[in-house]
Parts: sequence; C-alpha cells; structure tokens
Amino acid sequence: MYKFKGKEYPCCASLTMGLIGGKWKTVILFYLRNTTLRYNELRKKMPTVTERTLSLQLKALEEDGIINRKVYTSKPPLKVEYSLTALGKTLIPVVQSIADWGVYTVKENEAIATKV
Amino acid sequence: MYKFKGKEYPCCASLTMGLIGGKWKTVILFYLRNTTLRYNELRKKMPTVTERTLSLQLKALEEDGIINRKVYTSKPPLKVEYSLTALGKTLIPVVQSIADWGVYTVKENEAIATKV
DNA sequence: CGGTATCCGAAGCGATACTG
DNA sequence: CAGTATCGCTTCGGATACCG
Repeated sequence: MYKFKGKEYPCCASLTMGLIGGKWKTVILFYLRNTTLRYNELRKKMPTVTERTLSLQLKALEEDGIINRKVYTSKPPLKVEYSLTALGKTLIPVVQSIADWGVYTVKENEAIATKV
Repeated sequence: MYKFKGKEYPCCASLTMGLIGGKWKTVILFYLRNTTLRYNELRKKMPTVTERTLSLQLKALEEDGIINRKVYTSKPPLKVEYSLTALGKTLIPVVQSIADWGVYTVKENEAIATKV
C-alpha cells in the first residue's frame, strides 16, 4: 500500500496513475515538459478540451504539487503562466515514455493506427 | 490527431492513456510484465479490485490487443491464463517507468508519501 | 475456477453562458 | 485573459448474488 498526500494506492503504478491519470493530465504535462505556457496557449494546443475541464485538471495538478501557477497581473486582462515544479520535472521521463509509445505504435501499426 | 482501432485521440500521449488509463489497467500490466498469470493469481495480487472490474479491465485490454487470454480447460474448474501480446510487450518500458516513478516518489518525499 | 447479472453511486467530462 | 456557474450525460468502478 502506498500513500501520497493522504490518498492510498494499492500499487506503485496506481500511485503514479492517480496523479497523471485521466483524459487530459498527461497531455498538459506533455506540452509543459520543456516550456512555460499561458492558459490560452495551452488551450490552443488542446483545441478539443473544454475550458472547464482544462481549468479543473490544471487545478488538480497544482494541488498535487506537479505544476506551478504564477499570476503576473492583478487586473484584467490577466496573465497566468503554468510550469512544472521540481516534482513535476521528475515526471518528464514518464510522460515522454507515454508519448513516445503513442508515436511508435502509430508508426509500427499503420493498419490499425494512423496519424490524421 | 491520432487514430487507434477506430478511436480518435488529440495527442500521442492521450492515445497511450486511452489504452492503459483508468484505475487498474497499469496495475494489471505491471503484474503481467514479466510473467503469465491466472485469473485468481491476479486477484490475489490485487486484493482491492472487485471480480467484475478485474474482468472488465482484462476484457478491454484483450480487445485492444495488449493481452492474450488462453483457456486450457473446457469444463469447470476452468484454467485461464493471461499474458502480454507482442504489442503489450512494447508497453513494458512505459509501465515500468510509471511504476518506478511511484517507488521513487515515495522514497524521495517521505513527508508526503509513504509505503505502508 | 473464472467468470456474469444486476443494480447503483460517484466521478469524469462536455456544452453553454457568464464574470472580474 | 483566465477563468466560474450551472446543468446534465456518460463512464467508471463497487457490492452482491449467481452460474457453467
């Protein structure tokens, strides 16, 4: 049994998945893996996510200590930047491995997988 | 846009997560990564999953071509073994990376994470 | 032994409209 | 610009009982 921030997981793998699982978290981390991005920059890179969902996932990642949220202005228009924390940076090899497998699989199995 | 078995994913990372995401799939793959296991052997390694959920997750992994299901008997008591397919074996580094991060994080952050 | 059937609550996720 | 509010659908996963 593993514990992280009060939550319990039955296996070392499920601990990781508890933090980066779900439909969008790895995508966010993939785009933040080597840069800092503003909210709207992330949205443009992920055109099919809704504002609400992106907002919720960013908040969850922030609460788990994986990303930083930095606000630069006090009045609208706001400027908010997201980046990886030190803990988040340790996830880069994991996210890269996940992304690489997607690319690899599409290349090796063109009969069942394609890049559109 | 990426396609795999008819499903569409907006990013190479989400393709992978579509196949191994969810609460239990990576745990199953973790235990199958270097061996073949029977249904009940998996259950014993994952005591907190219900029969129904384990069964559904195994079926989903089988349909995606990640694991093999081999039946050895025709009458009860049945003997069924699960193992990785060739495609499933290509996921081993990914699963290992996910599992390793869980172990690493528990070791490096004992204040917020522990192995019970 | 290796599952299914049924039922159910919780969570995930989306669409749209609105706001400081 | 960077979000929230509201609403509702859909999926996930759990509990229990039953079956070939």
